[in-house]
Amino acid sequence: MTPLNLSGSLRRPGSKTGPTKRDFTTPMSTERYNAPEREKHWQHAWETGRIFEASEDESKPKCYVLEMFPYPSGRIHMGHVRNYAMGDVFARYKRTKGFNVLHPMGWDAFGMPAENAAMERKVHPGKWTYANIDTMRGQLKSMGLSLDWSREIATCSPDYYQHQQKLFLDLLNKGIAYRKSSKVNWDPVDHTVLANEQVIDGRGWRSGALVEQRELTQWFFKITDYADELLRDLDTLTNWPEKVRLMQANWIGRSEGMLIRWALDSKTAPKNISELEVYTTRPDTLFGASFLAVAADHPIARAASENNVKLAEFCDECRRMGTSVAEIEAAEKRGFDTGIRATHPFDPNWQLPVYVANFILMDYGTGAIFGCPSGDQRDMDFARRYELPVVPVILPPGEDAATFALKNKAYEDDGVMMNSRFLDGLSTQTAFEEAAMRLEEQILNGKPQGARKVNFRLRDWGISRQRYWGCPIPVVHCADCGVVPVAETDLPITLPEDATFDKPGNPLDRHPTWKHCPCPKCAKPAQRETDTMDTFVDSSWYFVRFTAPKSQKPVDKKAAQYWLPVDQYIGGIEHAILHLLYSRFFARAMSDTGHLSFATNTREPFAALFTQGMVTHETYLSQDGYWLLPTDVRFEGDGSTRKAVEIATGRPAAIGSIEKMSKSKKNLVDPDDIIAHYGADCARWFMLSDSPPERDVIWTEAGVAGAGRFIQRVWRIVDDIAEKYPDASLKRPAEFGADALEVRKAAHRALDQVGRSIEALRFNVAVANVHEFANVLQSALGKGGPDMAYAAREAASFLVTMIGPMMPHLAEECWARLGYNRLLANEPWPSVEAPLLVDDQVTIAVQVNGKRRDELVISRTAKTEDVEAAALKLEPVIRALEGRPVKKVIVVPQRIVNVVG
RNA sequence: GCGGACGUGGUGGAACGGUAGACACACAGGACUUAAAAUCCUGAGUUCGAAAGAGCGUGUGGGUUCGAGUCCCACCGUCCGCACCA
Repeated sequence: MTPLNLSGSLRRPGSKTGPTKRDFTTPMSTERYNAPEREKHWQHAWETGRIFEASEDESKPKCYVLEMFPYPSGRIHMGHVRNYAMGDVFARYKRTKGFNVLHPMGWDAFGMPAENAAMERKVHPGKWTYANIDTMRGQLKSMGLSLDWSREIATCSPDYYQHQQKLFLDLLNKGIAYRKSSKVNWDPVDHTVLANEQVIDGRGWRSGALVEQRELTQWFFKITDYADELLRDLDTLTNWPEKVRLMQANWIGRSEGMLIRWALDSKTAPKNISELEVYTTRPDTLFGASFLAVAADHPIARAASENNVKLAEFCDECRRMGTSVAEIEAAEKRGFDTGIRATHPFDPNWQLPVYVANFILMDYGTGAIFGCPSGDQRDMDFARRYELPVVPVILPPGEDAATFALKNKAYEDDGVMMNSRFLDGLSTQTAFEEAAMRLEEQILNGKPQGARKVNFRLRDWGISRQRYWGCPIPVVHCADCGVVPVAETDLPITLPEDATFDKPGNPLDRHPTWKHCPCPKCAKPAQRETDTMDTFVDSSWYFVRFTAPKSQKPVDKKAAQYWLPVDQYIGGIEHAILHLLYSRFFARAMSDTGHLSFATNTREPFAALFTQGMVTHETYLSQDGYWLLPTDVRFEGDGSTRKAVEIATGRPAAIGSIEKMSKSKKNLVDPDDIIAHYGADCARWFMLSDSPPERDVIWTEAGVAGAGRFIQRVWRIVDDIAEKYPDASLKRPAEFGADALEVRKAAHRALDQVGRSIEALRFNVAVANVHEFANVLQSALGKGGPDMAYAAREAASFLVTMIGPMMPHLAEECWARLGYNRLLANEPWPSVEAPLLVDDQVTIAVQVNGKRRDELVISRTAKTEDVEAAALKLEPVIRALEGRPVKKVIVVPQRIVNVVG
């Protein structure tokens, strides 16, 4: 191992720079801690020591800590700083607790921005991406993260995506990847298809363009085959935020219902169509049915349109209806009577009209419903508009059947069945079962008329993208053989270097030679698939690849079994559905194709998830209406008189709302500037302070400056102690005086609290614990006798240990200053002496009728009667009782006394 | 519309049902300094009071409890997710 240069501390015992006589009660001039300079030193020491490189060490418990890897957009931003600071605190802390920690980093390196850059600046997407990676790697290194850089991966490298192509071939072979023609979301700006998850409010998640519907043949992953498992296993993710689990559950959208086939009256039905299948979750309300409705694209609608011009027009109108929220909300519930009549399943003499309705979705259920106006608001609105019957079938609890009536508000909850013949008097649930049972037994056209069916809202994941900068889909289209997978020996299918980006459309498709190849099966001329994979595929298994990033196979199963699942995953809430659902699916699909098996009884990739809040900042608007960078303004006054002035013009600028840092609002702070000025530790410390990690944090200059002051303060405290008590190998005295004991108690208590806080990812509380301890330690300095030497050095080393995960450079510097010629990064978290955590004397509050009147200092082990007696003697208690007799005294040992009188 | 989260000083926020406001930022006063910065000390929820002390205080209104920021119900407000899902 390379010898470490640990002698770089600012000061050493015997250094000439400080005064020889120290008085700890008065301030003294101390050399300031030069963060930017010392941080480089320690980063170098860690790197040459290769101490963050992980290997499968069976002698220790493993801990896989992962933060969502960044897209190499060019520069890191404050959101990255916060995310990676949090992950690093946890990773470093776990190291001190004896875990074998894997903490890797890589690049989500495929994607549109690189292609946009190619179009705008005529740089190849690969060149642009790798240049960005180099810049950002340097920035991340300057943060002093405990990352294993030997495992770095970039998804745009064939070293990575060739394995993804192998995974694809196996998914294809297993039927999990398949091709179908369907309506897809088309992003007219990015010229590509989007998955449902990637359409937000009717717009593309990246481009913001209004998404159009197009009919295209595309590649899909059969995530719906896993819908049930993905939903069910959410319950096992007890260390995930409740919110994320709920969002995924809603997105998967499981509903239990029935498929019911309705016989169509042959006199009215289109040729060769004798029945209509609907999906319903409420077979119990069948007697409240007053119409059936189908989507405009439903085969019955199409058939009926053939000789009905008006109906055809109506269907066209429905198809043209926009997909944006505004349009959907504005659209009224409208329908068109096809003239077709259907027979009620429980009454051959009851016929219902079949409408085409604009609110029925072809791709949910069967694209057809029966409408029960009394039990569904949407059906109610429709019925009122077309004057269809409204028959109440559910009597709400507490209502009288004789008087119960519905106006224009449907009753959608449970109750007791009414107007429902054989179902009358049953509960909603029993009626469901009864109706379902009868429909299952009833035969229509040789088959049971009803079948129970679980339905999901989740759709299959469309992964085809008509773009260049993505993982090529390894198949060939042959005129004779159809879709033929590329032979594994021919992988990787790499992207051509000489693509052009001067016009919109798919550069792979228009490349003169790339797509031409012989058919792998028959060797005749054929064409490669020119679509590439959605970049979310890349990020769906990168955490697996990190466990053996240089493996010749996609996954080294032994390494994956050792490391997976990820013990703590940290990232943004914005991936609650997309990335986190896809990754959960992929873990299962990879295990079903034999690539992955977990050591424990789970198929979940991320055992614990934490979603951190965003970084926000004030916004500044110039008089001319353009946004200003924080560095473009200076401030005058404070509090309510605080005003911003545009530096360049000297004119006042408006201080706007606090918002997420964004390029468009220019409320940005560059991490490089902060690190160069205050140091990485300062940026990290501030990011961890004050705001709970799951909430947004407001970046303020004052806050950073405060963090910077605290760094100097820690340095001074440690420096003072090292100066006064330079002996690093002191023996523990047998006895401690009161002052030393107090310091020791504070130190052990703080160590305990900080450890617990970090363990629970409550970094703001950990920071407060450290502050509190620093206050105690500082005010205790200078007191005490010879026993203080040990206590103070112990306290100082505890202080250094507990800031270690959060401000690792400062901690190393302090550690060296204390004279330990070792890297703190390799030191264990000290063990707490439990007896020091409990006090002999406790202060307990004394209440009278629940109101605090005084407090009592009493032995921790005092008997209840003694506590009660002492409390009743207190003068404020007697006064508060105002002579009333004491009815009862509640004593909670070591906590509180409540006198009831 | 449906689902969910959250409402605590000037600010960010602490608080196993048990002394609300820890800790920090900002502020004010003082010490040091020729001065500033830095540092150190002190103060501070609010009302009344010179003080001791007392009243009121965790969005609003109820409830459970010896005791509620915390649990339950209703309402108001803010934010987030989904959105014709049958």
